[in-house]
Amino acid sequence: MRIATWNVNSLKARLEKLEWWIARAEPDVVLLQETKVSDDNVPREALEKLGYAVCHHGEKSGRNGVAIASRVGLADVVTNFGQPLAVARTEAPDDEPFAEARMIAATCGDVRVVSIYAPNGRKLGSPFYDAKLVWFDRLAAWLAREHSPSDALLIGGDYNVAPADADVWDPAACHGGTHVSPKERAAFERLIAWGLVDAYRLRHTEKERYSWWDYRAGLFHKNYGMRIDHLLVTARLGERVVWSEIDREARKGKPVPSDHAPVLLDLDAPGKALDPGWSSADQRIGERRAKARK
DNA sequence: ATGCCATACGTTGTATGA
Repeated sequence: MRIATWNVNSLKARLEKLEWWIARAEPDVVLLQETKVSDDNVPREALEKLGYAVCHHGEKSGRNGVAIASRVGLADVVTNFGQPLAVARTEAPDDEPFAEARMIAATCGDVRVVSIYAPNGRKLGSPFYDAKLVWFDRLAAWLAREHSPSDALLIGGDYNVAPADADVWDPAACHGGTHVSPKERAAFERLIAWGLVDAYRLRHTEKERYSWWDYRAGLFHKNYGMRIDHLLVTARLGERVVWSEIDREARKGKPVPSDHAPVLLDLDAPGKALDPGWSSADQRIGERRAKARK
């Protein structure tokens, strides 16, 4: 079974690219983030036509939004940690600072999957940064309450955290910012300590393998990015992971790509062969930069 | 070479992203 996660940066704007990518990668389950549509405006028919059932958790505002598309079953959907989404910030409980659609879970085949979109944090010490940490607290509490490390559980999505210095293009430049701060990394490590493992790192040890690159300043072409999209799995699933990749090809070309690339894994047996585009040319970019630093 | 910011909302700009 192939499971993928992709922050598509608008499901509407990315629909054609998503259809192309589904044909390319043939995933059984796709976790989506930043759909930026309300529940009423999800392009369900297009995905159903490809054989996928869809569940979605969005906002009327057209911000955030998470979804799961599956061609191996879709059952027992839970949104927003099992609580109703507060309709306005003023109505949000203390543990839900901004009432945003950032979590949806479902059972697909024999795996419980969770699609998450962690808050950005904006700036260290800002209310948005504090809210990001509170959101990770909620995730950890929900996990402890509803699940056991012995479950066949996968939590995938845009964590907005680069777990290690090897996951950012320049640690010196990145330190002092969000995504790499000790508190954010501790929030990520807390999930690991509970009983999850980074599926990409089960199969890859390379540095400079990113899942997000800013649209601006040609940063993608210089491979200045961060690895912030992750598939975390329990040990029970980890031992079934036979392949994992970040599909850098999906960040290229026309129509306009998302600023994130999909992250994939195969359970039990390899899926469709896929060259993820970490070409020798990209290797040379890394080597040139390493030289320039010396 | 893969190519130099994009999305929604709404109106000719503003908020947001990471």
